[in-house]
Amino acid sequence: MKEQTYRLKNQDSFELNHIFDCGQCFRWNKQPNGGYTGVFRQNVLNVQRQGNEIIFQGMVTGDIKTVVTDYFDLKRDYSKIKEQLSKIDENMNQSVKYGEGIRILNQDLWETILSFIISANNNIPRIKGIIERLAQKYGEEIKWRDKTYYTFPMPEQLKNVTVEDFRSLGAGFRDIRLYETTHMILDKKVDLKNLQKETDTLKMREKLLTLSGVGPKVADCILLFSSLKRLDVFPIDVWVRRVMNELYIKNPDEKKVKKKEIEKIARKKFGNLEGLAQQYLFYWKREA
DNA sequence: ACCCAGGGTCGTC
DNA sequence: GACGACCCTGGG
Repeated sequence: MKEQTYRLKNQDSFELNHIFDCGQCFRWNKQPNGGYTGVFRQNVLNVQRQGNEIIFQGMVTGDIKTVVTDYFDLKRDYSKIKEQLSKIDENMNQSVKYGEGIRILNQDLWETILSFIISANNNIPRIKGIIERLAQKYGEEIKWRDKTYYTFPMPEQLKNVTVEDFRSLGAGFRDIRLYETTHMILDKKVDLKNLQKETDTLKMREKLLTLSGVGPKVADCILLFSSLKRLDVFPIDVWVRRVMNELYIKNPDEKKVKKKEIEKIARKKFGNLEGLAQQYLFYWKREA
């Protein structure tokens, strides 16, 4: 691990606010100069824009260009995806325009699983706090520019953490779920390496659903936001339910809208790009 | 002071 | 399948 810099010129579909505030990640924090600093895997990275250049700088393990290309999903052609989505209808056209710089990060599978278990019936500031305290207590230190950062702890590092320990981080009733899932993964009841090799989205999903604290919504978030990277899932939370009802269903009692109905419409309208569609709609609705 | 909601899941009926 | 409970924090 050493300090490295990487400059990326004229990259399309890349807006810091869109990427880091669209709800997919919890460890990136905005800096006074408009850039963001975050920890992922064994890296601390700062990202900022200068004109038509994106500058990545930080303590990085391995070659920074390779790391950035993978994490920021730079090989995917988002222009093409946006073009396809825009053609679907005027709603999509607008939401894609609004979040034109969104990219779906390739986040560590294990970290994504735990983070989204924590996210259940929770709000973003609190989720971020719990994850930060977890990292501080059980992760590894990385020092950079007079500050200390902490990596997200690996399963082995949580081996001896008790339910009470999770509770004392402020995790609330999710404590037992974090504990159980950690041990299911340590005991290879769910083997993350095998899961990563699986090609069938539904099989992956079924496996994830066996984990404690992982229901349909959390499973879909893991599939979409982790290195599993399935774009053909549609996580339905309160915001997506709201926007889908407003745009396509128009039921006066939003809570009465069936999940199945939303799923059906999403699949029909957005096809195998429904995950991306969800993300543009989510960002659009939450910010606007 | 009190109520409500927040990227839901789980057990119970 | 529907319903309530669940920890905790911030905002009205």
